[in-house]
Amino acid sequence: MAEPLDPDMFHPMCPSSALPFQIGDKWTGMIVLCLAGGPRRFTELRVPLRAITPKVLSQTLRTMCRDGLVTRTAYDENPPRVEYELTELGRSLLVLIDAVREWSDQYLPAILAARESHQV
Amino acid sequence: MAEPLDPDMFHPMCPSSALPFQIGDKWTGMIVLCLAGGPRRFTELRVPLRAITPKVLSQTLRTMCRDGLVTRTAYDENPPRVEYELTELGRSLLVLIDAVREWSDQYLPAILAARESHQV
DNA sequence: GATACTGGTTACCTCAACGATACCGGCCTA
DNA sequence: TAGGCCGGTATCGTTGAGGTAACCAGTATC
Repeated sequence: MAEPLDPDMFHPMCPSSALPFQIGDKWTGMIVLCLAGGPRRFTELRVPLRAITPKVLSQTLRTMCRDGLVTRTAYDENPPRVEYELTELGRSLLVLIDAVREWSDQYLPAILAARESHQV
Repeated sequence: MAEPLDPDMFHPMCPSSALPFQIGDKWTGMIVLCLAGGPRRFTELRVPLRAITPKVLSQTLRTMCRDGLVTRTAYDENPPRVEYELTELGRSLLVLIDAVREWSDQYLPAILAARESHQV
């Protein structure tokens, strides 16, 4: 259904951490992006989000479920299979994320430059 | 130059706290909005942001200065006068804030409804 | 019997953001 | 000389998001 996720899709040194912008909790935005291409399993999500611990991932997914951003579907198989999928509501965040991305392309360098030249 | 700010412009019970979105630190987005209408003095900013303490306000403004979002101009008068003003970079955030607002009008009710119906 | 896989949970800890409160220096006015 | 205005600082305490490490149940496979 969906191609495997790029293990490097979220690079730890990515300057986007300087963005004055956050989608939900720390990992919410990245999870939305991971799910953009179709439903994913718990363990699949851990691959691109290398730094996330299972506790925080399940915590974040639970919050996103509660807010109606994702659905959780458990299949009665062995080994167990659970799939998370964006709802229409969750998918609507992609538009915002794209707006942030465009802003970032245009203005993030200016923020980094301002920090650079701001001697304390 | 600019009309006085509405002391009630940020209501403590505003459901926007449920938005899966944040501009910078806790107060950054609101400060940008306060400065949208023109330069403001330190004390002027404290009016609409009733709950902010001077420490946090000056801290946040310093960060925004560092990132090139606002400028700080101190006039040599008595009593002292210091004005904060959005830079072009800071002003560019207004576009994003507006996008968030539109998203909010359309989808925030769905989030609140999802929380409502999500019995734990 | 041991080990592995999946999808988690539990208990504990850390740290930075945020808040409360008090205070400061320079000038002006009463 | 006492107080107020302005633009902050200094000190301390709290809180909660997030991280660490270990563990668990159920099944299958070696």
